[in-house]
Amino acid sequence: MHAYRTHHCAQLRKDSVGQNVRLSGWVYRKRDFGNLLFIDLRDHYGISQIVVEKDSAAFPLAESLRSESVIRVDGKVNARADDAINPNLITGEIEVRATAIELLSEAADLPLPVFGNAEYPEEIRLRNRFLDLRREKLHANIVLRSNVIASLRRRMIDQGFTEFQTPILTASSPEGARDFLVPSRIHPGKFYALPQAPQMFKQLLMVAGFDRYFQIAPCFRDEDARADRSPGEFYQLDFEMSFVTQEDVFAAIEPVLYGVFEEFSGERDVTTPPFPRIAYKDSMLKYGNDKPDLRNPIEISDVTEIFRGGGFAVFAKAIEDGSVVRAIPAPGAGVRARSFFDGTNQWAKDEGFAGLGYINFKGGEGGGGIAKNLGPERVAQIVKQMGLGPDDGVFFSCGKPLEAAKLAGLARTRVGVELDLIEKNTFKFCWIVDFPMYEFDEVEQKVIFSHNPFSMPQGEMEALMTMNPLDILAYQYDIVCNGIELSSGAIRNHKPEIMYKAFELAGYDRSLVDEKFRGMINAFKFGAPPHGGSAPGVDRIVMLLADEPNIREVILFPMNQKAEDLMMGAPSEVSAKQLRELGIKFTNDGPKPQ
RNA sequence: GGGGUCGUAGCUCAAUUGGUUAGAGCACCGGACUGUCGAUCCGGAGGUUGCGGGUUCGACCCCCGUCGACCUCGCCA
Repeated sequence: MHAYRTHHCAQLRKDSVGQNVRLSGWVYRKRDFGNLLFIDLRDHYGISQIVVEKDSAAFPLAESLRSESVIRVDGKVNARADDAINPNLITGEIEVRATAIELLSEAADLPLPVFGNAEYPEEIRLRNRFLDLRREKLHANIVLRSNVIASLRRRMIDQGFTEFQTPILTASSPEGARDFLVPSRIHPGKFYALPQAPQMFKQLLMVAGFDRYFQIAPCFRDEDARADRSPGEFYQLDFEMSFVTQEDVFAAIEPVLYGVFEEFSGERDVTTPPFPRIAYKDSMLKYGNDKPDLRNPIEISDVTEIFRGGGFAVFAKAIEDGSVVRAIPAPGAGVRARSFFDGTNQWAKDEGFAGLGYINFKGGEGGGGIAKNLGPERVAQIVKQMGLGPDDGVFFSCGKPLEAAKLAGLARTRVGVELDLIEKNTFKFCWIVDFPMYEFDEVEQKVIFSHNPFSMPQGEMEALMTMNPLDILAYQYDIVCNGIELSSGAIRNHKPEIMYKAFELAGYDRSLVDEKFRGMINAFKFGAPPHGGSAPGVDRIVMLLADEPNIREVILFPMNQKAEDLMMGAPSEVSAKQLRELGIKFTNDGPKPQ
């Protein structure tokens, strides 16, 4: 007989009755009747019930067992009596009558119970992650993650992509997020950087003629955490393709994403390809951001012209100063109590905005200060333009275009949630396309890249030469699912001359581009194919599929919000010897080892 | 760095809003029990109410400071 097991804990069925078997696992739950006791024995695969009777040699040990100890059980498979069958257990028709039990590893008092699905403080969970990972939900999430990654890989390979590994120790990049730096021992004073993304490498792979590359790529960025953004590191399904247009990229990845979501979504619906394409400009107007949650049916309207020169002086005056008015419909909310509207206004103020005006319609009659001051004619125009019903409400966000859009977007989400309008059990995908190539930085008072400097501007060189930079669009796109940005991608700029010109418009001269992007720009001088790609975030895909609002629920060993690994004790101090080898010395101004 | 929420037993939460010995469930220890699957029943142990100061006859509760966790803004080409 095998040293530890003949079967795993989800394997035995009625047809095994009578067999002598050996199982190993953790004591999940024990029910002790004095002269008879039950143990739910758990392993990765499932649970089997062990019965130990008074006359069994294993009884004294079984009585003393504590939860989460690891044991090996020898016994005989028994059919359960009809009234003792547990339909919630795969193995519920049988049980194993123990003849011998060996304690393989004893568990101390648990800081965190494995049984049950109560919630526990993040800190305790992270400190005892190995216990937390035994728990049903987290264990299942991690298995889901593995299955999703396996499926992504299989689907990419089926689409003709080839997986390559790109370097982890690489060069710091001048733009983008903060780098994680690794000091060089051989070159004191110099540093490697961990890749924020394998961006340049994947483009070089295209130049090298590999045509279709992908990688489940670890990416490192030294930025602060959020619920959907773990600090430090994350994984992307990074891919790149040669000789493609934007539509070719969409056509290649849509079936992969659709396939994976369809495979793991259970009862939930998934947008069928082709996913809707929404221009950045339209998304900002209709949804108030560039990552719309299309489960929310509310669409924002621009009603600036209706308020221009109207009787509601606050807005009319703001419009003269360059503000716009965006209207957010609240279907059926007109008959709600005044507190609904005032509460929403207060919420907007708490968020740091000037406020959120409203009209509440009751039987077609508009109520509130704005309706009164604006007059029935203009109110009727709003109703007509927005197609409002007789008992709808409508909120108004007034401000400079970006500010107004932002508040309108937040209000759209809030109203959608408050009125319970968000469609459930569905994954709604869309592409956001036609991002602007540049934007104006109010603080620095200069033109900057709004997204990715390596994107090809629409209209290429001619656009760069002739257009106002702020009007130039890029072949730059995001894929969004349920309001979560899964990835951004682009058709890349593969022509050195256009690259120099694009950087010039953002204030970088030729020598700086040569210096910072030497590897890539040099390669483009020796025959580069037109190419493009994207990089959907793996962690976020799993979050969506696992229906988890927090990214730590789908990561094996996540760090806390302060970027610490409480279990391993990272980051940690290093020895004086290590520092000496690296030529690193702390000064009084800098951080000191404590 | 700013804002918000929170911090009471190993864990999840109470404590009639400033009142006398800070309670309950889970976990732990002991006892009873032969069909449970959140077993049940009886008993026990377990607390500097995050920490420091203040107000008060009296503070888990109010005030000030501080530490920590999470959420969020900044940041994330």
